[in-house]
Amino acid sequence: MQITFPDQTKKEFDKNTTGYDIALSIAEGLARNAVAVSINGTLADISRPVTEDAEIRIITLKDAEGLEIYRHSSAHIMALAVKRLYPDVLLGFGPAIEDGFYYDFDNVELKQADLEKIEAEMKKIMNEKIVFERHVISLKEAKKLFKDDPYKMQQIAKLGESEQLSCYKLGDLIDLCRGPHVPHSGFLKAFKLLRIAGAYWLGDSNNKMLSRVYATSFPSKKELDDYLEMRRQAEERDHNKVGRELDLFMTDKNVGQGLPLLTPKGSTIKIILQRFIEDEEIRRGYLYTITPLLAKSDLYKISGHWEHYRDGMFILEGDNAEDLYALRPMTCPFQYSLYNRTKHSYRDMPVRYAETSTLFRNESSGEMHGLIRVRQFTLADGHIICRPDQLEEEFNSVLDLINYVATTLGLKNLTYRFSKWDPNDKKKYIDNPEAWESSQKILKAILDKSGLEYYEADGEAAFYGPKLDIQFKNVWGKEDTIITVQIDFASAERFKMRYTDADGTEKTPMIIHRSSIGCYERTIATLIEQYAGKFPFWLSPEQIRLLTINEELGSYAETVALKIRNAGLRVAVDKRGETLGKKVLDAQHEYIPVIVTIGNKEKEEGTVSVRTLDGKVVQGMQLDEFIKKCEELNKTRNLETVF
RNA sequence: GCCAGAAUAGCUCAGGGGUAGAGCAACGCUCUCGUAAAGCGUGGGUCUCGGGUUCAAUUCCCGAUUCUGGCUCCA
Repeated sequence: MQITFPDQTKKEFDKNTTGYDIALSIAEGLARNAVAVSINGTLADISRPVTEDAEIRIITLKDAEGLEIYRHSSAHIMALAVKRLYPDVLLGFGPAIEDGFYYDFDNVELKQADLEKIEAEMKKIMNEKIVFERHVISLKEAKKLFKDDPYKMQQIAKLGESEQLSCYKLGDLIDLCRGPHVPHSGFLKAFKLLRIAGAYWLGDSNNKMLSRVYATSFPSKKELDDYLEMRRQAEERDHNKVGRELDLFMTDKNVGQGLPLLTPKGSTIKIILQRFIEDEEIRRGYLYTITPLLAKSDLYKISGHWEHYRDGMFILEGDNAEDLYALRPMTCPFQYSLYNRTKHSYRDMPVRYAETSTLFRNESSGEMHGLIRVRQFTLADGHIICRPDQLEEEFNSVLDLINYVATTLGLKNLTYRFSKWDPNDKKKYIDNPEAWESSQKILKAILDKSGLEYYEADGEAAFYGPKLDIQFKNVWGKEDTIITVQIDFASAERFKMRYTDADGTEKTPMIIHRSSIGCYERTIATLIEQYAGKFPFWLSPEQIRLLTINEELGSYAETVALKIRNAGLRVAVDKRGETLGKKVLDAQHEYIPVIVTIGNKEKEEGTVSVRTLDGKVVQGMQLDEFIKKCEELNKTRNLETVF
């Protein structure tokens, strides 16, 4: 038979030569490092005989697929270790994931302390060099083999149509698995079990919760150590740690879960961001509103929140038990009510409402996370009510605003998600399949035309329409939505919103729900991680710190500070009787972007000595010139502080 | 809500059945200093809260609360 290699060279082999022997014919080292073989684009074990002419690629750990196979095999090795230690264990799924792998176990109670035991057993298994044996079995045989395993039986039932199944035997562990796998357990070189978490079977909260062990493995100890060090450094940027250390926010158990308090410093950042957005939106034709933070249930019944979002709302009793109110989880129905206060001409469309809107959502107790998932937050919210023919242009104008905001903030690594509905989830979504299909088609067309790179996700839409979500990955590798733009096909009709068209008839407008900077809490969390706590000059709560050389210069420093403060800059004076080095150290630890030193020389000359966070010092700068430069940094919102 | 961890001084953490300790911070005194930590001293704790076991609990057990990672949900 003829084998074609990736470089298009061809070579003759006997029929049924294994991938391993083909690799061996190229180089001994290649055969030794081969974890699998790609036969006409399909991955198979390296020991698999090749039966006919084929294009062959030998997969090693240097290939992305190779690493994935390696980690999947690592998961099996972990499962074998667990099986040896806990013979009654039942196995769920055990896939390779982005940075490692996991396995879901049932019928066993795993604690953090058990991970060490499992790791030790895995090391034993590594040394035993147990071969991964692949067996192809019929559906009937599979049902017999796994009759005592409810999870495997469910999988088998799902795979029902395919006549042949493969399973892998690793020592005493037989697992239903498509493979491929590395040849034997001795291939595993470096691994670490990371943590235990609960995970619902098939991701459904109605199902039983299994014990999931997260772990990772690498081809070498060095790569594993590098990865763990990289994780450690990423976690050093954790907004929840840095934000508290820098005194930007705190929580208090008497206030409650998911209710962070912004300190004066954190509040300053929020206020600066808010001014930036409000000014920018007003410039772009938004009309600002201020609407109530709570309303009668009547309003939410019209909007659909009562039906689709009630679990997420804080509900309050009014004058009597039947008279229910709710804190608002969204701003939309309030702005729709405002829209309806007058008649609207087609000439006056679109109407763009914006509001700095405090919202309340009754998240489940386990969901809260620093400033990222909270029960009360402030959204830079807005609704564009427009004619259908204006939808695309308005959507694009929102994208332009978001892009401007992201660029100004220096937000990197954003991804775009086109979030669609799940037609099978009748409870979560407004039941109007045609409207869903058509609005999703419209949104997709807009996105395609805009040239934005996006991916699609089912079941992520809002209850009233599809959306574009702008996603950010936090230091834990978890994605969160920071900004969202949504098309709403339902609300205008529900609220009987109208405009008078050119022909005198009453038409129903389209609505775009949008944010510009997202909600302040989450965005600040994102920024803390993006900047690793080092906020740019224009956003820093304390922009300038004046340090005095000795205590006698205190009152002069105060007059300098006053002059700087009068220019609209945020400044503090460190008059402590500490050494200059100590004061510099403290200011650097607090990430104050500009440190100004004042000594007798500066006092006589009317100058300042300016130090930036990078350690650079500019001496003898005239005070007026310094203030001018700072004002410039504020105005341009420069991400770099250079003098 | 569920699974796994954690909670000791303002902060970071040590300790351990016989009512607590360090460093930093705070405060006081000395020093008056030129760009990443001057010296000495002082005060500061219901060991998260509520039960239980015990002669004795901060320590062991149970429950609650909050914080952390994950699942489900979500901006």
